[in-house]
Formats: sequence, C-alpha cells, structure tokens
Amino acid sequence: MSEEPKPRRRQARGERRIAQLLQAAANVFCAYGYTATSTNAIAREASVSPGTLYQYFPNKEAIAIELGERLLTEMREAHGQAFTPANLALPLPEMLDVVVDPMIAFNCENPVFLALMHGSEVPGRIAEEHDALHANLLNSVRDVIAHFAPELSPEERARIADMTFAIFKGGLGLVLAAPEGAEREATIAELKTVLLRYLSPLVTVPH
Amino acid sequence: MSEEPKPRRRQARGERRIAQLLQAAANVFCAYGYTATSTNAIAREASVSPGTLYQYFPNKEAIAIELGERLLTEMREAHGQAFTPANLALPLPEMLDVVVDPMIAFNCENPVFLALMHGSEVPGRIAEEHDALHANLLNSVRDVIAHFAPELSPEERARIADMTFAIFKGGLGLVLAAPEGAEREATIAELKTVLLRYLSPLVTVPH
DNA sequence: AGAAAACGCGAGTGATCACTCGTGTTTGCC
DNA sequence: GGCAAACACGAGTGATCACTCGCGTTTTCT
Repeated sequence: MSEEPKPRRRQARGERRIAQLLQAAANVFCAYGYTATSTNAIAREASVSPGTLYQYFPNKEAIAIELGERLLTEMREAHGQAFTPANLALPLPEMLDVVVDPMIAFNCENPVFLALMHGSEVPGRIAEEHDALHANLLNSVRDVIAHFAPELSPEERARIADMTFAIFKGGLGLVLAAPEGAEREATIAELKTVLLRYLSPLVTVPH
Repeated sequence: MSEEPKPRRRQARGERRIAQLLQAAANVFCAYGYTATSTNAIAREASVSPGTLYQYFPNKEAIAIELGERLLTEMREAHGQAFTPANLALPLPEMLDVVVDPMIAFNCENPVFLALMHGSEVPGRIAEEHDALHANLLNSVRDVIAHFAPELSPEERARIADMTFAIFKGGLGLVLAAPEGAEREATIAELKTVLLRYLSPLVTVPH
C-alpha cells in the first residue's frame, strides 16, 4: 500500500507537452467527437509523434479523462461562484444574470466541454463524473427554486429544476452556434427572457 | 443514362429481412451510437450473418441512410399534420397541444431519430437531410409566430423561433428520459407550460 | 564533465472492423 | 420436376487504429 507507486519526476518541458496535447485533443474531439478521433490525429495536431503522446498518457481514454477532469474542475469553480448565498438573495432577473452569465462564458471558452459531456460515446469514467456534476447543478437549481417558491412540493420543484436546466442546455447550444458579437448577446438575452417568463410566475417570496 | 441500372427483383422474404435489419440497426445505434456500432453487431442483433446484411446494404453508411430516410419521411408526415392552417388558427394553448403532441409522440416511438440526427458522427448525407428538415420546421415555427405576433421584425421572429425550437428539443430530451406513464405526462405538461409562458406575452392578435 | 533520467521519435505489431467470396439453400416460374 | 435467381452463410481479407519498442537527444544533478 505505498502511497506513490510512480513518483515520476516531470520536467517543465513535460508539463508543457501535456498542456499542448490536451489542447490538441480538445480541438479534434470538438471537431470529430471522441470515438472518431485517432490518437495519431491528436499527436499530429500537437505536432508530436505518437510515441511522445504515449509517454504522457497510458491510453486514449486517459486523455479524455484528464481533459474532462480539468474542465470539470473549472466548471465546478464557475458553479461555486455562480450559486452563492449572496447571489441567491438577489431579485430573480438579477439572479439570472449572475448565474447564467458565468455558465455561458465557461462554455463559450471551452466548447469541447459540451462535446465531451454530451455524447454517450465517451468513456465511462467521464460520464460518471459528469453525472455527479449534473446532479450537483440540479440540486443548486432546486435550492434556488425552493428559495423563490418554498411552498412547492419537492416533486414539483424537481420537475421545474429539470426543465429549467433543460431549457438552459438547449439555449446554450443556440448561443454557441451563434457567431460571437451582437447576435450571440441577443441570443443570451433571449434565453434569459425565457427563463424569466418561465420562473417569475412561481415567485411567492418578496425580495 | 438508363433509369434503372439494377432492377433487382426482391422477394417478400427480402423485404422482411430489410425491415428486420433496420430495426436491429435502430436498436444498436440507439444504444451505442453510429460510430461505435459494428456492422457485425447489427447482423448479430438481427440474428443474421454479416454476409446477409451486405446482400441488402452496400455499406454501413447506407444502413443509416435508409433508416434516416424512412424516419425523415415519417417525421415530415407528422410535421405536415401538425402545422395545418386549421391548427394555426387555434388559440395559443390549444395550438401548442396539437403541434407539440404529435412531435413528442413520434420521438417517443422512434428514439433512434434523436440519436441519429443529433450526433455529429453521422454520415454526411443524413446530416444534410436533417438540416433541411430542421430548416423546414423552423420556417413553420416562424410562420406560427408571425401569425400570432405579426408586428415583430423578421430578425426577432427568427430569434424567437430558434429559441422556441431549442426549448422544445431540450424538453424532448427530458420527456424521453422520463419513464413512461404519469411522470412523462407531467414532463410534457411542464414543457407546454414553458412554451406558453414564453410565447403568450408576444400575442397581439385576438383569436 | 559525466552519468542518469526524462524527452522524443516513427516504424512496427496485434486486434478490430468493414466488407468479400465461394458455396450451399430456398423461392418463383414454366 | 427443373432451372434460374434470390437468399443465406461465415471464414477470410485488407485497412485502420491503439499502442509498443528500440534508439537517439536534451535536461538535470553532482
């Protein structure tokens, strides 16, 4: 039961290669999907030989795992910053702004996140972690809804949270498809309008 | 320029095999996705040898094409029945019922449709046909919105139609994920609530 | 400087997959 | 019944892909 069976000494060059390989993997995963992407294609995108790739990752799945874990960590940070008690106390329209904007921004900067998390073709490990994150996000949304409409039954709250999240995911796809600039901003505004119109009739607590 | 280069005489048994193979393909595509599905797996699911499969389809892509075309034809029928002038003249809540219900029903009966049309891993031919269908559906939605809110600018209408469709797709995923029965019905009702609350403030024409 | 270890390479290897082919069986037609 | 065509089979084939290995280069440590 040794704690560190492989205390591999890694040089700065190695860390750079890993980042470079993960960036290349993100690009090709984004373009062709996980299954259709070959490890040689990742190496080529990174301008590196296949052998070099396998110096840093034991197999193809590990690349997606590492990429997924880094993205999930970032996502959890964005999630934590978005769903703070202070933000939750805001009136509904402002609350939507401070919760939706960071989530949108994260996905705009990391389009591979959706690509990896969405497909059912991803390795099991990521799917599990994604499910956990998904459950966490849903719980946060449930809490928000409970805060604005405490008299709803848990079943109703759960259903509304599911629907709210589904709307967000659908709108997110539109936002990512829109060209950056005014059109994207308009799409984001429209998404917030949808959420506001859906949720505001539920509010029974004055702010 | 002969019109029928291969007037293959097909027996009833052959037609049955084709249907059987397409059904099997639908099952495995649905479970594992197009890319991860092997032709041998399709043949096995259909209790048939690989050679038999290739008697009816020239290659793997052709299976997805044929399946996709049959589904698209059915979908177009459902679409045509849903967006009739008579239905369009209904008040908004009833209009939502008669348009949303057939679309939901089709996707519940053919879950492989979403699986094939959604992934970017599908062969190009289906993606093209799907884009065409998508554009048609969007146009129909735009017409509906123009009917209820004629004073909106075309850009606004387009954006609202895009968002409406995105909401529907997101909600559709939830509906398919819900177990059949009361829970699914409740999810469908919730989806209609979303659409109603989003669209009703736009209505400026009395019915 | 010199040794050890990390880095880097790319042809090679075994497995898997889409697809074929030679052969045997069933069906439709006279 | 008998013939031709459609149907059915499954081991085999070439290509592709994930992954390896032997060897040369660069970095780090003393």
